[in-house]
Amino acid sequence: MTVALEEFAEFGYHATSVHTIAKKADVSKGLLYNYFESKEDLLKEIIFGGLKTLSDIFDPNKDGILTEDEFDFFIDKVFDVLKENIGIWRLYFSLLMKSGVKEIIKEPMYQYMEPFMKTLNDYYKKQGKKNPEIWSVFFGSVLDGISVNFISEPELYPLEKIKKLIINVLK
Amino acid sequence: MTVALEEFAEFGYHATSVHTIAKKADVSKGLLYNYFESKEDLLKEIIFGGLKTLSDIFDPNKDGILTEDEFDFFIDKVFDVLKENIGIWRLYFSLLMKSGVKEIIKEPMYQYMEPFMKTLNDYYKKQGKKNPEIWSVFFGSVLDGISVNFISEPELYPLEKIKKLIINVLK
Amino acid sequence: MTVALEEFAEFGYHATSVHTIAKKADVSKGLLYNYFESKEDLLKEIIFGGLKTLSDIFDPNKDGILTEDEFDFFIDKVFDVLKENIGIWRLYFSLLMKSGVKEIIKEPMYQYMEPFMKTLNDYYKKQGKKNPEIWSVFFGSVLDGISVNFISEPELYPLEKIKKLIINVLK
Amino acid sequence: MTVALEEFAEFGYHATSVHTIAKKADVSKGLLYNYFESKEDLLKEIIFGGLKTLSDIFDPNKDGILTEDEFDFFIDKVFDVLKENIGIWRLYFSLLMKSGVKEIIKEPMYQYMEPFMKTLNDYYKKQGKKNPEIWSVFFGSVLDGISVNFISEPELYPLEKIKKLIINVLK
DNA sequence: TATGAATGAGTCTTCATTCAT
DNA sequence: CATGAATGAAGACTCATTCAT
Repeated sequence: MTVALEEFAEFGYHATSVHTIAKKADVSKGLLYNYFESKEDLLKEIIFGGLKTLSDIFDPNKDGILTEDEFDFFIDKVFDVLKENIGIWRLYFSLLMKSGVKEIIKEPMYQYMEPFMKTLNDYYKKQGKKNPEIWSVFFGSVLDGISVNFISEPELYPLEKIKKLIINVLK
Repeated sequence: MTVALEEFAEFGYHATSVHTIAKKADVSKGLLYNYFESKEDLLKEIIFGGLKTLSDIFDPNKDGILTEDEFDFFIDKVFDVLKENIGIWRLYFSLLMKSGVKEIIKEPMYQYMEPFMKTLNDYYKKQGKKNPEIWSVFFGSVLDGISVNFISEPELYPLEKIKKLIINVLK
Repeated sequence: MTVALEEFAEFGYHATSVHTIAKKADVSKGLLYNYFESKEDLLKEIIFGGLKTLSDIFDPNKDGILTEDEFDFFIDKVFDVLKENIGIWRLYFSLLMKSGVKEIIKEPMYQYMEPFMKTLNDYYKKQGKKNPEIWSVFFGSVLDGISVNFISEPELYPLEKIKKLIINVLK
Repeated sequence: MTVALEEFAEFGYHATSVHTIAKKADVSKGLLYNYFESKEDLLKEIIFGGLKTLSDIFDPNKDGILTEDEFDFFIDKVFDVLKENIGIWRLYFSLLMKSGVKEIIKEPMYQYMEPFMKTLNDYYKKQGKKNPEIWSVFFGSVLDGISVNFISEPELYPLEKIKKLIINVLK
């Protein structure tokens, strides 16, 4: 799965052959098919597995309340997670556009994001914003945008300074 | 090329066959290969053609100066361009992650974006921001994020309200 | 299709590979798939094509009436058809038992056999048999039995003498 | 072997996988290969075992003489055996056409059939037929034909009425 | 006696590309 | 300028068979 993740993220789902994965993983194709029903199944397992890992790492405060102090910490945490799981995020974003695969991902992604968005909604409401939902959507889009750009070139992107800007502007 | 763009954007480069493109374009495969050296060549032509088209449509004020009044108009324009060329943008974003294609796109993409970024840089400098470049980068990321989300589900995304928020927050 | 028929008849549908067929037919696998959607489609085309050929050759008297004189001629004709199309009959009988393929064959086979059985029914009724349908079924079974045996070893089976016996016993 | 027989008879030799057989027999593939050298060996064991079983059940009167009274009983017995061992017969008939397997089956099949055919030969000689061997062959073919049809659709075939017809016509 | 993880050759099928016409 | 028949390499997947335990 690690190998497959790398290859999928690097070359895309279709451009990666099962043969390649098996070879790089030093495993026979047959064995691969003992554990995964199909190439698509392998993809699903990676995505769901990744999502699981992320949600384990990134379980929001059980209280579902976000204070201003936590907001800063939150921003930090989000991008730490991003940095540590750059492969899976690259895969995720590369799949996001493709119809067919998109459908597989979207639903669990939403489920994973939901508590986070709810917390955010409450936060912006508490901050006295008129349209907290729009602020949440905006916040999500901003995170996506930064992620896409950061993922594209992790070493060039001025992540730390951008973090400060986010806190400045979106808190 | 139009047909190919649609198919590539919808199903991805690999999942789209030359056969399909030729058929939908009501053209023989042979003829297609008279005009394009390969499937990859066709992709490149689309990308560069698309970039050309976009830069024709979306040429920023030649004076390179952005006033506060123009900022609003600017936001509108950006997303109008996005809406009108959703196919090309979807293609771009879907290719953005793939190594190999990424390299092809990135450079002209930057070139195309450059005057726009410069204008923005000047704008934020004029606004008295300490780190105008970071603001520009941030602005770019925000635009990317919104684009990715909007493109994914154009009819669900609250684009108009988000526009207002941008103007509110990033002007 | 001729090659495929031979191979299918000789080794069976599953034991024959598309590769083999293409090679023996001196044709690329790709071309084969230009004309037939799948291996199964190829099988169907052969069967239906064979059935068509047979029903062209063996169209019963349009009047649908069988006289005693015609009966003799009929027996001759039936086995002539069998001899001339031994390949397809061998294929047919080899497929008859397999569930899955059986279903594909059975219906068109019945359709093809129907006018023949009807004529036979009328014949036995005219001959004063109490259960003409049973006689027809019996006749059909006898023909199948002889066919199976004859097909198995065409050069050993005493077809001519058996013919006389049939006329003797079943007229 | 019972499971394998069922599967082979239902889906054919090639379409049945060792995996399926092992699973349905609630046995590991490894153990299966402790008892049978190969899938083909398993097939052979079934065939020979089946032949043995049949010849045990269906041993003709040791005296080798068939009276007219016994003929009726004989017909009954033949089809009883068929009914009770429908799986094996289906397998036999499905293999009968395949070269390679055919050769394996034919010889023991003949051996098994021989005393029966001899008895029949004597019977027809006693009945004053000019060509008793042809009558025997014919009888064999008729039995094959009825078997093939009956096996194909046991519940639809009018076996009892056909039996009476046989006795009527072939005694 | 029993398991099932592991293998890899082989299966059907697709598809970018060529080329005679 | 245009066709589409033809190719063959490559792809996903299956399955009989082996072997360490």
